[in-house]
Amino acid sequence: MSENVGRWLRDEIETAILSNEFSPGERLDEMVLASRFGVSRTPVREALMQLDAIGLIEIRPRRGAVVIDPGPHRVYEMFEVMAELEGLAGSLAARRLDDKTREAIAAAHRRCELSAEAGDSDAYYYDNEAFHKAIYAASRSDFLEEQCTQLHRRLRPYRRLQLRVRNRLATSFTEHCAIVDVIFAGDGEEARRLLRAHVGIQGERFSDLVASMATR
Amino acid sequence: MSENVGRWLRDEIETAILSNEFSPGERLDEMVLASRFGVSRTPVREALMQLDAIGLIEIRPRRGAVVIDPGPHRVYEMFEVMAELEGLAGSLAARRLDDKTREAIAAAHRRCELSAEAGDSDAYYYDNEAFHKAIYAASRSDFLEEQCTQLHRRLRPYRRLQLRVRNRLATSFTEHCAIVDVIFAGDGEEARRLLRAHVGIQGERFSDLVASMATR
DNA sequence: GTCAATTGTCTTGTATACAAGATCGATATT
DNA sequence: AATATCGATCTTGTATACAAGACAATTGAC
Repeated sequence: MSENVGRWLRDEIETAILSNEFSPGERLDEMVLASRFGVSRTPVREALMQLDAIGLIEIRPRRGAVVIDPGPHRVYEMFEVMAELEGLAGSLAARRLDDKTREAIAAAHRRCELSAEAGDSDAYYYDNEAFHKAIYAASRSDFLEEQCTQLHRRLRPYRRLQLRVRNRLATSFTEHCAIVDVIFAGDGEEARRLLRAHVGIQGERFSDLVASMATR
Repeated sequence: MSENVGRWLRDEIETAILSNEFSPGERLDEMVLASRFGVSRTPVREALMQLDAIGLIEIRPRRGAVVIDPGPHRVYEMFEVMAELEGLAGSLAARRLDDKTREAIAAAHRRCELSAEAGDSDAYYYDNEAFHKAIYAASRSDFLEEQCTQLHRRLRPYRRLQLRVRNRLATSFTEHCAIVDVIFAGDGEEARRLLRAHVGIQGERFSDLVASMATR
């Protein structure tokens, strides 16, 4: 629990939104939230203002806050940008790799291998996240790492859905192997290309996404 | 003036920060801001929470808000990400161009030409911004356009400084010409490459940036 | 004379009170 | 019966009050 209630509430509500406890389009009543968390309206409002600034909710004047519904097309656009940023992170990582970041990537990759072999979709979900974060960190660009982490958080629910589709888990791990190889080989441009392809949504994977979004 | 005071204040304070009226590291006193804008502390706090969420200021618990000082290295990282996003915008624009967006880019480009020929650095600054925004819009990706616009805003003061360095104005316009050509030719990959080079800071331009930041 | 501790003031964090606008329902009129 | 208008209630927006922590200054001791 963070030091001030406002920030704690922000994280709490953000998590609730990203875990789909508050559905897109749902209205967020300040009083309800306040009594639910046992605080007054003031810190709730501060948390909501922050979420509005981040773009997770929309506060329409005098009409309250609603959870933003990105919609399939916008989610696609977000993946498109994510792919680009991850590509940059990968290319920088390949060029700036050192012993520590190399070992961090290798360790996360090994954990992914275990989860993938076990066919444990939930475990792979977490290990996959750690793998990508290791690459962000290896880029040695604090700003890029922050941007990637933030966007990754917002896309978290959809990434999770994607892992459920047929064979995605094995495919994903195979792609990871190639990515690790080229990063360790120091080939920045190839790392960029592979990560862009790995993260991006192309072809029939878009309809998979739409389908899984409809049924969640 | 926006509908609610909080949002209005956010824009007001954000502008003040980005125009360097509030310097990096400066402490922002809630009461001072409240009386300056003739409101109570509540909307001021809400504005500050939003700016904290965006990353423009930092609110340390019980110790108040200070304007974040990115520092040369972080500004460089921001330009690096900006270059990547603009590259994506350019490549999408090249592929998705239609009559309306094509004309918008052409018009902005013509205004840049006039300012460049006149040697009017201030006018070129504005026209250049419009030119880049026309490309964001032509990408037809709302999310990407928002991300680009937001980052562009934060880098605004530094871009302005960059235009002051020797010959940058003429060089910039020359690069614009090439960019327009490849976008209009529909060459997405070349547009990406040229825009990345145009926006990114490489080699001696980094020391130019550091130098201009020190003397502002 | 210098360093540390304590007190006082200032600022932030949270709660509550009050005002203004929006939504929803009821009633009246066509 | 349907629609429009008026009003009541509920929610948000802003202000103010109060509490608690941080910083600074002054005083005392070594």
